[in-house]
Amino acid sequence: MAVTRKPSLGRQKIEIKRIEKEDARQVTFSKRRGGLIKKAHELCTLCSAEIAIIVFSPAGKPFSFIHPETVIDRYLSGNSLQDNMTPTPLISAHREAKIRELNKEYTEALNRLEAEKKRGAVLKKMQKANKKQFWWDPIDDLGVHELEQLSGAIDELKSQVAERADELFLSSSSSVSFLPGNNSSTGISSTSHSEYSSTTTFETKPAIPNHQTQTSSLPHHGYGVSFGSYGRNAIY
Amino acid sequence: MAVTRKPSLGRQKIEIKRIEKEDARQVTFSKRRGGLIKKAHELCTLCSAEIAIIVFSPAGKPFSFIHPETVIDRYLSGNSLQDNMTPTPLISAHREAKIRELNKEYTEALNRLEAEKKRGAVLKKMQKANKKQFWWDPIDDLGVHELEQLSGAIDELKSQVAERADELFLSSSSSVSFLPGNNSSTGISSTSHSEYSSTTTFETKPAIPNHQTQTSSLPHHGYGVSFGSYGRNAIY
DNA sequence: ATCTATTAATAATG
DNA sequence: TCATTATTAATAGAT
Repeated sequence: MAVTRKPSLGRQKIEIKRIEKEDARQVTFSKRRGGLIKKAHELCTLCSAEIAIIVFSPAGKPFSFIHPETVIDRYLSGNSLQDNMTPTPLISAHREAKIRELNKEYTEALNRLEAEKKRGAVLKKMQKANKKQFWWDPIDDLGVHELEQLSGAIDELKSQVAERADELFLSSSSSVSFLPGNNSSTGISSTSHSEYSSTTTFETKPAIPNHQTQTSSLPHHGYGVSFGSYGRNAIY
Repeated sequence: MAVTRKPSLGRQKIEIKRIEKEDARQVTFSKRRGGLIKKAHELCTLCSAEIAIIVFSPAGKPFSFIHPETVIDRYLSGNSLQDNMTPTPLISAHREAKIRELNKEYTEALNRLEAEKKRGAVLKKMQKANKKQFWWDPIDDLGVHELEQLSGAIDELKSQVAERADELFLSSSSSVSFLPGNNSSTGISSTSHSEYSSTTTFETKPAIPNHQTQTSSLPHHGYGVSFGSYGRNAIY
């Protein structure tokens, strides 16, 4: 009889070494990438820190979490603090503003999710308001080339949103739609790595000083962790 | 008498909001920074991902974890794949991709909201006294070229969402707080000494001439989370 | 994508 | 900052 089987073995300890199994690696990548971003977000919020995280999947897809867009610039230009005289001619302020907006929306959505989740739990006991919280969750992928269709997609999104927003609760036909993707070729290619030749007006600073400080045993490259040390316990 | 008291309360749940207490914030910053870096390292190792993390403490001190130092470079040049051949007019394109990605994420976030909602549907029904939620079907691909249109669509979306958000959150207060204002300057300065990893022989630069102090003055907001991808569910 | 069982991270303390 | 410990949070494995 035996029905006493564990539904799952639960989390098992794993060795920190490259996961060879393609699938497992993919899954782990997604999960952990999300976790990493979430942590970054929390750190930003809790400590008012500024963070930029750029992750490239082994397949070359970029993911990032950039708190102030300027973090990277500052880093490259060596301005750990301000000196925003060279804010970011890198891109049009206009676009930046839009990104900001989207970010905000995104955050709001997530706030709501969290709140809703919490509310559900609390409702069991009693109805109670909860506070805002931020959290992040993984998501991924998206096609990149069909810029043409994109506009249409946005329109559709818009319609759907309006529709749903209106209905609110009625039907729930979750139809997943697929687009015959043809992505691939991103055409992204580019520059030589040696220079941070920004195509922009931004003054390119050589940047990225290096010094090897291998801390561990990475098969391929080394990774470095740097700290700035000024004061002792003064400013952190 | 004998106090069979627990030596410690152990970890307690905390709200993810700025820690006002200077000390606590500092401690938390240190701990979490370490945790973040560790996670990054693991992700690099487990999945052969390339990661760059730059963190500025509120006081402006830089910390970083850069796996292949070329990560940032690639990021800036938009060269998520490899090689270098193109001049790099891609920065803006990259930026565009970001927007698209953000859109995608936003959608996903809301999808999750939906899922969560479903889960708690029973409770809600039972409760059903108040709020309604909105949600919509998963929309697959998003992207944009016409930022104008995107913006418009998002604006609308935003309105819908914001409306609900206000409804739901009006009861919660989220006061933004400032630093007590006395962190000032320390003038401590001194050099920075940072090490960056590099797999390549790069031109090193002194870098990060920071000095300074003053801290934050303003609470920043707006986070950016972006994803890029070339394939749909293809490569990750 | 979900669900658990476990491990890992960490808030509170000393 | 380092060490300890009770809890919470992240997540490996399986569905």
